Amino acid sequence: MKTKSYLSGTISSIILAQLKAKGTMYGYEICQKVKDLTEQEIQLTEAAIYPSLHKLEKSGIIFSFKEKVNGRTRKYYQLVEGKESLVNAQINELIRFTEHLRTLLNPSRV
Amino acid sequence: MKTKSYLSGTISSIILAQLKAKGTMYGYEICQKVKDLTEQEIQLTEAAIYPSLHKLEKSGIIFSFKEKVNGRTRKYYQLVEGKESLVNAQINELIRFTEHLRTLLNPSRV
DNA sequence: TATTTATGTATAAGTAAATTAGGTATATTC
DNA sequence: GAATATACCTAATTTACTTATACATAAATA
Repeated sequence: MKTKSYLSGTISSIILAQLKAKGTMYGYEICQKVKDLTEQEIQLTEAAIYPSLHKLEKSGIIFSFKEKVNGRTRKYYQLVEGKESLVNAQINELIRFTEHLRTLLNPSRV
Repeated sequence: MKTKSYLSGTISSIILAQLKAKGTMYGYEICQKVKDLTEQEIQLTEAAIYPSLHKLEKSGIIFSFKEKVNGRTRKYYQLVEGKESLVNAQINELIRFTEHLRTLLNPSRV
């Protein structure tokens, strides 16, 4: 799952879903969470997630604040209030896509 | 589903799954089939599918032969015999990915 | 009869988005 | 003292999809 990339276009939705579930998270934490939830198979690299986080923040759907924890600075992210429907729309669109994909790949279909 | 592209990396697996299910198909037919199976929501454009078919053929996992039908030339594709396990592996890998994706997007998870 | 739509294959140029590769820095463990 | 884990970030490259275009025949419509 490392070599071949199906991730294209899905990263921002994955991030939004994590933030929606947990409330507040920082980049590194999201990477770890995704790895944990997928048995190490989906590895969101930092080079993939940070630009995506910055883009989402710039678009106004999430915001950030910094905090010092154990001598290291963390940058926490949260969904912007009032953007829930936008977030849900994006997540649902991807869920819908995966369902279509499942149909297309299912050998037992008509 | 037209504007945002989740398709990246999935096209070849979608093609292989169609060929596996039907046996013999031509490019245009695959595009139509995918459209039909997904309520017009996933539109494999021809500019996306032809290069992908050529690449699969070059890699030796499918082969083609031409036939004239109703005055027009069709180029049929078929899976190469003995490549079944390779085909299945590729399809299963994507199925596996969609399952991971479902987990990541599911708001009701732990 | 002329135009549009459907069928059918194909490529070039542009673009988006990830990957590869690199950089900085602190804390902890061996 | 070195390696690993934590934590952030970006530039350059590459991949591969999209947009746009081209060619060609058949059928439907105006």
